[in-house]
Amino acid sequence: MSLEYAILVSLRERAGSGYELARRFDKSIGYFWAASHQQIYRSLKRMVEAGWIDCDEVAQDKRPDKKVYRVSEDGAAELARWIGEPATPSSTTRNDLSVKLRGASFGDTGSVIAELTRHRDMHAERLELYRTIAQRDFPDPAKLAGRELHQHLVLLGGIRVEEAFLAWCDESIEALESDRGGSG
Amino acid sequence: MSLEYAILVSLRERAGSGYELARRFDKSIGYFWAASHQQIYRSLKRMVEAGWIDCDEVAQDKRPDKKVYRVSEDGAAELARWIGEPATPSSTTRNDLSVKLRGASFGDTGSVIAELTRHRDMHAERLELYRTIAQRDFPDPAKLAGRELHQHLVLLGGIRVEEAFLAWCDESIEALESDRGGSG
DNA sequence: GACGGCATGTAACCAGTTACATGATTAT
DNA sequence: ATAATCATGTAACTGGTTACATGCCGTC
Repeated sequence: MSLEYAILVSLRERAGSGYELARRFDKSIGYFWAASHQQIYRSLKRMVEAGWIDCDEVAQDKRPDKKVYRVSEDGAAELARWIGEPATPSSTTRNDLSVKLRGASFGDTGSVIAELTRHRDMHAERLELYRTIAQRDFPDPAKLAGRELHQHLVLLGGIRVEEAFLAWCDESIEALESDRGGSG
Repeated sequence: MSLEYAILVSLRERAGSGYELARRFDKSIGYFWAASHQQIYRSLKRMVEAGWIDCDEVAQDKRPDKKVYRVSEDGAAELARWIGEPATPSSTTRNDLSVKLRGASFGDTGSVIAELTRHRDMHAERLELYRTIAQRDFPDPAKLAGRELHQHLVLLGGIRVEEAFLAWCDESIEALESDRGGSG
């Protein structure tokens, strides 16, 4: 259900169409809450019905018409309420890499090392991306306040977690390799 | 669909009933793949149909009968195949705390700080738990090999990520507080 | 003529959550 | 009595994924 709140945050930052929201969920807010265009269109429909957002149809030159959504007063109040609401006890964890590693002895250790390396590389890329965005958008982090501070902190959270994950991948690959070398 | 593989890993470690699996998914493997008893019973049913596991009905003294499941040859092969299979591009991220922080200026900053503190405390507890388990089950990590090494690495992954997350919570709470003090 | 970007959706399916349901034994 | 533990399930609902569907514009 949080997707609707993520959409509210994004639309309060700037009004936009379903398509534009789908682009934003490919990056930016989407790094912390993934969503496909199908989900977004479905949610927008519900949110209009609930009166959280309003819609203006905008005709465009040489492009299809689009529906621009903006947050209503009710929607803004609902978002503020949700932000203040305590979270559910804990977000449920589902990490298939951990399951694979835990089951490594029931498969092939080499392919688990390969899998760890693949994840390592994907997360290294993600970390690079976060760092690039941070440097581009927030070159002087000490001076930030308000909305920019919040956005920077979110990005920093991504950076901190990716750093830890990467370090762990390296540590694990090394341990698995020396275990294989030492015992096989 | 990975739940079925998590169950295969758990059943290869030790055969057990649906109820016993549900207990294991409250801890141990469940820290990295959450599942309720309803999901587990449904999956077990499918897995028997698929021939991945076999079932023995065991009568017990002063307790209800139970169905003890164990992994078949086909199931073991399927698990090995899955472990070697490259993961889907990236696990989809859904982090409502990040969404709330990003939307902090559309709600009440005080309640976002409270929310961060709540998460901080929950993750500190989780970190303590991981450390306790690590010390109890793997007191001498340098000597580990095979299955125990794998289990320890998974636990270490949890520890590394929780540490990073905690540090970020502290950093963010401090930044939000001085922003509030400095500008309001 | 084929592909990529803009723009909107529907439908079927799969996985996860919540609520409901039963019933014995053991401990407080 | 009441609650906790052992043990198994069904049913309804919600949210997410995959596949399908349409159509215009501009570029290669």
